[in-house]
Amino acid sequence: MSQKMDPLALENQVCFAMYSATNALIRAYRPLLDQLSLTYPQYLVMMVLWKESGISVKTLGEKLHLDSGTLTPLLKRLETKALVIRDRNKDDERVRVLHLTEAGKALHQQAKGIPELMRCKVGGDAEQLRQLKQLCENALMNLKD
Amino acid sequence: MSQKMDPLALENQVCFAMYSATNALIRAYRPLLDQLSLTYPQYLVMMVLWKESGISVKTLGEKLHLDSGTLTPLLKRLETKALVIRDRNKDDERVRVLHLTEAGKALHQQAKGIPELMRCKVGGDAEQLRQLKQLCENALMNLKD
DNA sequence: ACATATTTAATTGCGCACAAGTTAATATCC
DNA sequence: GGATATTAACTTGTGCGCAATTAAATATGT
Repeated sequence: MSQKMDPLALENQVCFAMYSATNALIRAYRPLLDQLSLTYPQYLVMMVLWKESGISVKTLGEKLHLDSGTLTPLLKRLETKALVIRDRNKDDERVRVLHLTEAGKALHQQAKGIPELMRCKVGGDAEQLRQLKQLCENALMNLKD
Repeated sequence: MSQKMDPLALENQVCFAMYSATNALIRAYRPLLDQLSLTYPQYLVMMVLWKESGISVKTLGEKLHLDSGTLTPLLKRLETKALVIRDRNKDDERVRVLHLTEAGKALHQQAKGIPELMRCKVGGDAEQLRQLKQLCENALMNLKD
């Protein structure tokens, strides 16, 4: 049977292509994020909080598609770096309310240049990037069903 | 400034879309791969070895874009499961030569149904999947440059 | 009101990814 | 041949992802 038709060949795996490209992308972010002392998942958390401070771990997890098993230790590390405060909701002691410190807010300025630098590294025109993003979002939606 | 134009908004991140979709995909593989007692990266290694046994860790790493820091412990786990033999090249004692056991080869049959089952979960027509794969491969190539 | 169920986060344990450094074998240069 | 450089794999340490479990606070039903 030819390679072209074998569903179990590496060349025919959509997921492997996405997996490899995502790993490479996160690797490419590293030298930029190192300057902010952030990992890529930490950068995602900061992006959410720059837009909307005071949300819960649950809300953050829904936005990022991550659970508390991932987020709790990550948020503790951001707290250790004095970027985030892990407060508690006074009306419901179960929920953590996440706030940025002044240092956390200030980091937004330093991050401003990152998207443009990354666009250069990934290459492709705006239309291709829009398509890639859309196809990934469709796949995610189908998998969440 | 509107969300649409803010490069630091989550909705405008190609990488986040890829990252979330890849995580979801690997999560969707899990119930299928559990039946073979494989993780997704282990499944990738097995796919390579089903095609071409007797390769080195270095060659395997080039195909999967992974280094020995990832592969060495993973291969040891596959050896513990008696799916892989970690031999040595007689002419160059530095290189590990990877072989499948009979059980490792036999697993190929059990894996045959997985690609079709996954295609259903991801959804999208053949053309969209081809495009998604191609766009990821382009991005990976640019990032490797 | 009290028992039961649900919800939110935290915890535990495992397996990646990967940077950085180590070890051992082979290749290269003089 | 012997010193030096290179190569292949291994090791160590950190930070995810995530399944599964636990703990504590709140909600619900009667």
